Amino acid sequence: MPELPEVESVRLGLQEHIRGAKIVRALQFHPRALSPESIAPLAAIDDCKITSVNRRGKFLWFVMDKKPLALVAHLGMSGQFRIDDVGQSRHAHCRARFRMKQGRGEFLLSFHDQRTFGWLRVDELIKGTPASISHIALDPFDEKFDRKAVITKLKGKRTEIKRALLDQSVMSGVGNIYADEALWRARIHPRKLAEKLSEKELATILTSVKRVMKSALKAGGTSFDDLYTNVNGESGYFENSLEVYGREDEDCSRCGHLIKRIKFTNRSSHFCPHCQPRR
DNA sequence: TCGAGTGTTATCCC
DNA sequence: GGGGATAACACTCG
Repeated sequence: MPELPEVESVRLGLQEHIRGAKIVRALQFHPRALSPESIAPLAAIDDCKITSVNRRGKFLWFVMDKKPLALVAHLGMSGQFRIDDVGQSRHAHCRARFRMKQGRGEFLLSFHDQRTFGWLRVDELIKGTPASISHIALDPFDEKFDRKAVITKLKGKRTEIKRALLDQSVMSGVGNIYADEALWRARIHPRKLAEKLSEKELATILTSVKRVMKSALKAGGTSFDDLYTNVNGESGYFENSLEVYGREDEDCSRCGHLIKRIKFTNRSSHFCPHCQPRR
């Protein structure tokens, strides 16, 4: 479920709650919680202090004071972090847990994941980025994001624009929901070929991507609970502000025509056939 | 009982 | 070999 805005909400929550805290003890409860690419077991970060929580696209990483090590996290479709009191019983979906120390107090940082597509991994930091995510492109909120370069890259894609938007090596952070939302805003049919779009159209799409994710992020920031950071539908997505995703057969808010759902690339795409003509 | 729905990646194919 | 397409991964809900 989580796309960039949800992951950023989680990052902000984590940053607030755990920056400066020390990991007393890391425990793994589920075999899939640790990515096979991890260079060490979770216990390798025992006694490390978390100096910051960073993000690129949908990937999060905790920077440790013990130099080049980082704990990388991907929420997959159902991952979430929670802050619990010491002694709190373990939730059925808790896949890993960190006993944390902040000043004189202690608390638990739990990683929950119902569907276990999310993972944690200990990784090496190279120039500030975990080695294993070097293939992930910058996201539109990165200060080094190069709009022009991304437009050029999209222009060179011999595939449908929606596929290209989901390609995390072109630009990261966009998932199925916000791809549909951005294309609706830009009035572009999801199956149009990227290489056939004009630079202006591609620029409009990029602007729409950023705007739609920005407003989702803004909404996400307001529904935060003090004690935990939730990325589930109930607090992560703002269904009221979604214009096309999950709104098959409802009226397009712009023109009143019915929103259509089509399947390609093994998932659903939602669009307005009137506002977003195929040609 | 079974399909839908989420993101990433291994692996196939051209 | 590069890039695009597809299926697999696990689980819950309707």
